Amino acid sequence: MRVTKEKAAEHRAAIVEAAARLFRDRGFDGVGVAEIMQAAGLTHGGFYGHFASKDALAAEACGSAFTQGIGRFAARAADAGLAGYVATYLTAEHRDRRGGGCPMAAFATEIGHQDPQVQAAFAEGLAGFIDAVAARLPAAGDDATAADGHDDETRRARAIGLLAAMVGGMALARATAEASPKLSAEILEAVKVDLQPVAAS
Amino acid sequence: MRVTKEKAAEHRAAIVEAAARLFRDRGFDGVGVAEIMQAAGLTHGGFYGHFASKDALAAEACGSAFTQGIGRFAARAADAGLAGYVATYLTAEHRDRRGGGCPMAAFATEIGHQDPQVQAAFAEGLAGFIDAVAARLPAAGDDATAADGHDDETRRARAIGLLAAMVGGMALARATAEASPKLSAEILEAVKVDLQPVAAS
DNA sequence: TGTACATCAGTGAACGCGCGTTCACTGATGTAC
DNA sequence: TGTACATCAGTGAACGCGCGTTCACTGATGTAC
Repeated sequence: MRVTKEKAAEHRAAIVEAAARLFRDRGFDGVGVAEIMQAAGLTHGGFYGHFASKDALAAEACGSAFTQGIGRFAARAADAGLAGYVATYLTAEHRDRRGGGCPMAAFATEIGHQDPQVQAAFAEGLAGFIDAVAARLPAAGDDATAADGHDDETRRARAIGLLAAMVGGMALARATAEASPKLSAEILEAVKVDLQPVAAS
Repeated sequence: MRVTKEKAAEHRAAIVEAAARLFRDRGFDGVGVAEIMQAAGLTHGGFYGHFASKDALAAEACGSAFTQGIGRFAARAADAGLAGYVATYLTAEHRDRRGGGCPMAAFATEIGHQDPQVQAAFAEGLAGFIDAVAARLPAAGDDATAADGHDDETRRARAIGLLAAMVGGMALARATAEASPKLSAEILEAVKVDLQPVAAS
């Protein structure tokens, strides 16, 4: 049952989208090719017409999740500032919607076990995220915030420190969500409070 | 070939130790029962005489890794203070010795995919780690540091914030270690610098 | 424009492998007398 | 203490299942004339 080239491209995009969601939700090893294809409305046999391997899809899905995440960051930060983004990030809603959330908090500790092409996609995505956050921090030349401004190097370092705390906080909140909801909520709140001065600077 | 009760207990301990190392190194799903048993110097058939399931071992191995991690923290912090511990934590050596390192940075994002008993072991271990770190932060009544002292609630929150940043930083450094060693080193350094004032307070 | 045919996206069965788990068996341990 | 026997820790083959991947086939698409 051959389909239109246009339809085939839509199918491919649907596979990547389903994979980006399912992989974030349950991990790369927790979701099979057949389930992804089913979520995309297809059968598993056609998978290898679109991708060379599950790893190749994983790499693309990882990149797609980062593109989505960075886009959301830019939108939210433009709207509510860095502090607003941080406050939105460290919520129970984000914690409980893993499949649609931050790829760093979803993948961080398992990337090291994945294929090199997945690791490369993650590193590239992370580099882009750091750039986006650093660009939001006050620069040395900014008039309004000159006292708190930083040179580019310092901005990068502060962006990395901020992201690390957010990712670590979300990962730990998720890790404890089922066994100890109280601790999970405490983690979200503590990290949020801890980061408020940094995000507002 | 029955063995002494004492030998059997040693075997059990060896299995847990091997599992704690291998699971941290390659993830719960990345290591099989047979490989763990081989690492412990046994064959896989005897596994179920010691544990009800791979999940039961995973829970115990997770707990064991936390006990080891908290012990190391206490020793290092007593020796070099909180700042010394943080500086030791955020190193390339720790990053590259994943199997012997921090269970939080090894497991954080995959705990949510594991059996409830593994999640419970992780939550308990994390709670213990938070307590240990909080106890190292200056208290409100401390003479020498009265100006920086905190009540118990604030100390807990600061301990959580500190741990989240360390864990996130290590997880991201590991995730990028192979694809982008430069970025990985930058992350370690940035988070270390970022946390110095907190750890020294 | 219409028609015949080659192309190829998608289907579903099948393959091969690894892994968690089970089981019959072995032989040294530990115990009852 | 010595002996006979029951126990049981460990062995290695086997089972069953799921998963990544392959493949022969289908039938609609797209193209050559």
